[in-house]
Amino acid sequence: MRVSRVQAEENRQTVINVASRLFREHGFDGIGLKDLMEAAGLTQGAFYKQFASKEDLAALAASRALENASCRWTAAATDPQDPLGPVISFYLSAGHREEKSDGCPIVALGSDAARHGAAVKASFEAGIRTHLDILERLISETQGEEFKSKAMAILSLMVGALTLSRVVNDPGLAQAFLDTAAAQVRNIAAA
Amino acid sequence: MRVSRVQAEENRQTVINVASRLFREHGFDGIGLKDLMEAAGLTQGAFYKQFASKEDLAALAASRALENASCRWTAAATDPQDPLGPVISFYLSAGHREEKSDGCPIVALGSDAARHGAAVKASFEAGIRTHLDILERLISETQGEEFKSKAMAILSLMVGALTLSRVVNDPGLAQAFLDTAAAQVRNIAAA
DNA sequence: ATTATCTATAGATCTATAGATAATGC
DNA sequence: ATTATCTATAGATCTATAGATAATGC
Repeated sequence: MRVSRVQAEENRQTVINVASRLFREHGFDGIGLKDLMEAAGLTQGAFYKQFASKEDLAALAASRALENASCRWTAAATDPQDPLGPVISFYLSAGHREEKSDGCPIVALGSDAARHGAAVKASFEAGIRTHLDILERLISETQGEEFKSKAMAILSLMVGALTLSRVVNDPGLAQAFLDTAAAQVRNIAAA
Repeated sequence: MRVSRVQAEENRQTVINVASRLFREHGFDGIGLKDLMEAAGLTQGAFYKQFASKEDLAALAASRALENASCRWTAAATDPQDPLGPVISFYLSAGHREEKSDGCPIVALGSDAARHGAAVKASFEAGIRTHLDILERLISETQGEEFKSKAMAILSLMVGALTLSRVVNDPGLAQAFLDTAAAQVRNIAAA
């Protein structure tokens, strides 16, 4: 039954990756360790050799989710003429609204994370700072307080709009939140 | 053990009120019916005479929370010179950031609500439409598509900023999200 | 007679731990 | 010899239901 150290580390990473998706889909409290471990191809008993507690995994999975999200932002910004455009297009899209388990973890788990401990919040804080750094570079070539503030406002607007678009039934209203946010993000960036 | 119809209705309302606070504090999945009913001064067994299921109560409690939130917005806007000012001051404040069980339910339960059924989302949608109507009146005396869009962008910005301020450990960063959002809300309203 | 609430419980699930097993790594 | 994973289980908790109780409402 024992596997090699390399395999064990691979299993650990699989559990974190699976958890980063399943937590976003069901919430930290909405999925148990049994289902989590089974989705990773292991049994529940193997959990505690790898992680101290469910809270420990929550912090690790949050870090992983936010790292993936940051990568997506960087990967989207390919057009040097309009670097912000593709980020707006994917983040404020109907596709992203439906795509909870691979989408923005701040929106998928924000309310949950606010109730959790310092470790989970530290994961979010680090990821959010990375998001802000990326945004700042997308809206300006130079650095400065003004652009830091703009990046924070743009991230807030995007997070809020996606959240609101996900908690209403009317698809028209949901889309309107995304569309008005997209227009305002451009306004803030251009101001 | 039986109580009068009037008392039973009062008990029902107490459960909904208690749930609207405890759900915001712990999440829909973070508190059980036993604790919920005990906080309302009843036992768990009394629950199912009043409510069809926990999901049923979730929808009712969400409505109640959003109604209270709308009332707070209306009550805050007392200054005819600057009606938006007091709303910004209370919503984007450190106090509101700490005050989860009485604070904005969109921020406290948004991630959770996105995972729930049409009944919970209908509660949110109705409350959000009320919030938008209030905001629209605060930023303009006349009506029009332009102000509807502004109201949606302002609500998104405020919800996102409060969410972000609650999921980081650094109080300075948390405050910066609130402060930059306040400035940008004024920009959008004045544009 | 009806019924709001109570106590008690079914049956499922949750996190976490204990001990067995079998393969790795020295 | 060590250890990653397994099976099994403890002990707590969850939602929901059943039947008893005692007060209301006709």
